[in-house]
Amino acid sequence: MALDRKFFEEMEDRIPKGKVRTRFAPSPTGYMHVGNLRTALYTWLIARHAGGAFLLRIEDTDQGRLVEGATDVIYRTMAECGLTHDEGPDIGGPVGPYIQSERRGLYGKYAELLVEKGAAYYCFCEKAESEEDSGNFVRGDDPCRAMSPAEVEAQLSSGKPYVIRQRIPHEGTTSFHDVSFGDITVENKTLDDQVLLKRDGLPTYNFANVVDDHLMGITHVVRGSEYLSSAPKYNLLYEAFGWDIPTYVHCSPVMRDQHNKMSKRHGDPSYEDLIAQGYLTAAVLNYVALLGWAPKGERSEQEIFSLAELVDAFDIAGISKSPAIFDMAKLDYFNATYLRALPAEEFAAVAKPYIRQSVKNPAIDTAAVAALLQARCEKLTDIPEKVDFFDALPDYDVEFFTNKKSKTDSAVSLEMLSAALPVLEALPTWTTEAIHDALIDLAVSLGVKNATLMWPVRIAAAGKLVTPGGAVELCCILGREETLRRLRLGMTKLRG
RNA sequence: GGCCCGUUGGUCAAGUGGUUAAGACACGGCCCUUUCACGGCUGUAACAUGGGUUCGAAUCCCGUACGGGUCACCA
Repeated sequence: MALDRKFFEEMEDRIPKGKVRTRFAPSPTGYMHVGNLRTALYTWLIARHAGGAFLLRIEDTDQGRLVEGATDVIYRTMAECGLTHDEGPDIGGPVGPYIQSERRGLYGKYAELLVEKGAAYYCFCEKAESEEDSGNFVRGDDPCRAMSPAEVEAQLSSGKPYVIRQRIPHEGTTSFHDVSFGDITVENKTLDDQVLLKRDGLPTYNFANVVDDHLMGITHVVRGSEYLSSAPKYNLLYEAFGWDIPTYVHCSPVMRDQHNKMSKRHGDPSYEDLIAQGYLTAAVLNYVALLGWAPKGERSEQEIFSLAELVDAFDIAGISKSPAIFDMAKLDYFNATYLRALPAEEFAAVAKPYIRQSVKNPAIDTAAVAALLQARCEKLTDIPEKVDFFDALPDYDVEFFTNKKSKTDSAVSLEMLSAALPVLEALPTWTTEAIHDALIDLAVSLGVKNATLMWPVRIAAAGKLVTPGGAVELCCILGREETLRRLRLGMTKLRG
């Protein structure tokens, strides 16, 4: 089993050097959950901040867990979020292929190289012998570990199925450094001879990662903190190969509560779910960025960041070690802030479909409605319920006309409506200014406070206690005819 | 259970031996006001715990508690 030196040399020659290179390496097993998105974001930010390259790699070595369409979700999400990649399955690059199943031929060669170096060995043991007593299985007892080369050769040529395991030293300790967790040292005897190459010839995640990260020239390995405990094994692998060890950046999980990570099982929203719930991509990204990372120095009080600002401000040192709980209420705040910051026309454009969900009347100006809504909704899905009265006046309670602060009751309201009706009927133009001035003037001449007049008008116009906008705005949008009709209806109701 | 990691208000968090322990969300109050919001002002609220080290500890060390991760031919 002579190894092809030239092959390894050529692979080395392909590796780009001298630039920061990071990768997002999801396995296509489902949807993009929030923790994934955050990891992708941080990974992308590290590359962009350093002017380096960001690549996408699909880790599909577990043939049994692949989910149809999962890669599409990944591409779509990355694109929507603006997390552009420089190399990847769809656009190629110098160190492809970028899908692990298409690299399957590689891993066996590298596993054999490791065997040759003495850092790995063939194991012919039956599968799953120790699932129940895995805790009792004493590492190092694996009989194959000490098998003679001749015996290995014999087994191999007899066609016996095998895996290749990493040979971990029994003695000593292994240390590694993580950017946020610092130096961590473990005793080698606590590490197990993990499988590198599976029976089906495909690599395990742990092995494929090391090989691919090296061959793709990855300088910063960003991943979840669940991989922290396997990091020593990675280092042993890198050392056995004689490869440079990348900078590790382990990120703590995004939690749904004190005890559980965000998960589909618990009904926690994925990125796509959040968008469907009326959240803006920019708001989600901004919020997620701050879950587990905070800017340093003068910027430590800034919370609103565009993607470009994040690129500028992002610093690995600001990544937190402890898990963060995802707080919907705060996401709402970010979303509301982003909605309000949108130019009016843009808000009107994104709000229109939501307004039209409950307002079918074509005479209603959605842009005008949107203008009222912009400061009054936290997410777009709040909209339909807020504006339903434009289409159909609700069958409201006459008690709505009574409001202490506005000094109104049924009698006062009837009086106000009676006074307002002819004024509005006679208005030469139907604009907010005209309606506003006329009603204010009327209040003055009646000797009542503005609210005493406005309250009944608004209630009669909308039939709701809480409305987006005041009497003037609502009347204007409703139009003269509809307004007058509703005011008369209110008066009828008040007369009992 | 072994090993590893973590712990600042309800939540996100700043803070790297000397601070009145920031800021944001949420919550309460006040102002603004044509309802509700927006906006402005303001209030309640925190260094898990016990020992050290030190003139001095949220910051350093040790223990304890609690929480998380890992111990797959899954990633």
